[in-house]
Parts: sequence; C-alpha cells; structure tokens
Amino acid sequence: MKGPKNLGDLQLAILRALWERGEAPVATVHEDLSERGLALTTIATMLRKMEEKGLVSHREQGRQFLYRAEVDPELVQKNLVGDLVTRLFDGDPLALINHLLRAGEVELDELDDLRRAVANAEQKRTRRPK
Amino acid sequence: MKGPKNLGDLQLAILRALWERGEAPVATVHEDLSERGLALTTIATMLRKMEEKGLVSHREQGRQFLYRAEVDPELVQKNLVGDLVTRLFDGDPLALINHLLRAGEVELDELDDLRRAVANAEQKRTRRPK
DNA sequence: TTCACTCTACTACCTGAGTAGTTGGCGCCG
DNA sequence: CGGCGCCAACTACTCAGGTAGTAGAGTGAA
Repeated sequence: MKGPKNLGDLQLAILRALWERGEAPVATVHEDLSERGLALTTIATMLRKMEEKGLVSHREQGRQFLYRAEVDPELVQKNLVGDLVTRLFDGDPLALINHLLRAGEVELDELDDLRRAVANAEQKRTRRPK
Repeated sequence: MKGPKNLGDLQLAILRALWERGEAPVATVHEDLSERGLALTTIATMLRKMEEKGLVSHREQGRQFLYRAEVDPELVQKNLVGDLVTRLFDGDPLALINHLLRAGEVELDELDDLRRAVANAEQKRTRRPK
C-alpha cells in the first residue's frame, strides 16, 4: 500500500495515463505518450518491470493485456512531494510554497482564490458530515 | 547558468552543504553528510563528477581542494520544483499547493501567516523601492 | 491450411548515480 | 634520510531506469 519514493519520468507518465484511463492495453498507453516517440515495446517492457514492483497489474482480455495502476495517485503525490520537500526544503512545506510565491510561479490572488475554495470545501464537509 | 533538472540525492545534499558553507574541503562536506555513513572517497568522487558537469568548482589550498557550488540555489529549486509540477501536476503550481492542503501537510492558518508575511515584504519593496 | 499480423516474453544495451578500494605524490616527524 | 599519513586521481562495480530488437505463440483471413 506504500507508494514508492523514486519514480522515473517514464514510469510516472505511464501511471498518470493509467490513472486517467482506469485500465488500458499497452497500445493505448503508448498512444497517450506518443509525443515521446517511444517504441511500443519500450512501453511494454516498462509496464512489465513496473508490474514486478507492484506498481501496476494486468488482466488478460483475449491476447491483450489490460493494465491498471496499483498505487494510489494521492499517495504517490504525497511521497513525491514529501521527498522533494525533505530534500530541498528541510521538510518544511511552507518553504516550498514560499518559494513558489517568490519565484513568481504563483500570484497572491491565485493563492487567495485557492485558499477560499479549500476553506469552503472544508466548511461544507464539517457542517454536513458524510 | 542554467541549473540542471536531474539531481541525485547525494548531489543535492552536497550542493546544500556547499551553499551553507560557501566553500569547503572534501572532509568537511563528508562530515556534514556523516549521517549517511559514506566513505570519504565517495564524496570526493562525487565532487569530481559534479565538477565535470559544472555544478561545482574548486581551488587549491595547499594540497587540499576547496570546493564551492557553481549553481544558484534559487535556480536549482526553481528547476526541481518546476520539474515536479510539470511531471505530477500538469504544470499547475496551484495544484501542488492544493495537494499540500488536502494532504494535511499545511494548515490553513499557516498558509495565512505566510501569505501575510509575503504581502508585507511585497509592500515594503514597492513602497521604498531599492 | 497457410500466411500475415499482433502481442507478449526474452534478451541486450546504454547511461547516470552512487559507492568505495587502490595508487601515487608530497610533506612532515623523527 | 626514511617511513607515515594525508589527499586527489584512477579504476571498478552495482543498480535502476530507459530503450528497443527479436523470437515465439495465437488468431483471423484467404
């Protein structure tokens, strides 16, 4: 159930495709990543390696394999982001946000919008539990 | 002047040590990373490899080498964070912050504090330019 | 039946990061 | 002067990620 910390570029891209699709044959994943210009077998190989690590699983449909992600997107995000925060910001997530602001990646009013939206959702959840 | 996108764990740790120290001999970096239990030569080798890539430089002091970082911390942060945002959040930094909030890594009031601090600094800078 | 096609399985490489032993030069302490 | 110790250079290896060709099996069409 624990998502891994180290995910290569291709692996993450594949996972994202699977998260999006739910379940997909190799060819479909291949097409989703077509901008990378990779061979179909590259995707297939990667998928097999990822299955060994438990990142994905497959079931057979005719002679095709349908793959699906076995790791939770939320968890993977948490791990990846957490890793970055640890390695780069001494484990302080606020430092990361601060960086985003300072570097001009995010504007103050965008932050405010987000803040409001989150606070709102929070409220709704608290007021009408379940 | 462009910081690289891919930085290994050790390389980043070394850079952080050098950013902190400004300039340091191998032995000092080694001590800064002592919790990793690495051999001194490991650090030395890594430093040499990093120098080949232009990440660090050295000057000689007696028979020792003093290393210094040749890349700007801000830039490296920007690249690393930017890379993550691209790979994981479709290039939307707000999605990252949203994730931090949802995952409970950051609380709303912490965000507010930070927001105020940043707005304040902004103001000061605008009011008294230079 | 046979042939072409489509997939997966196997095998093979390359590269970068990380890790560390061994070597060889050079200065210092007796 | 001679050995000891420090330090950079060189060499060597492992591992994971990525990339892809080739082989082999099953399927559907002619």
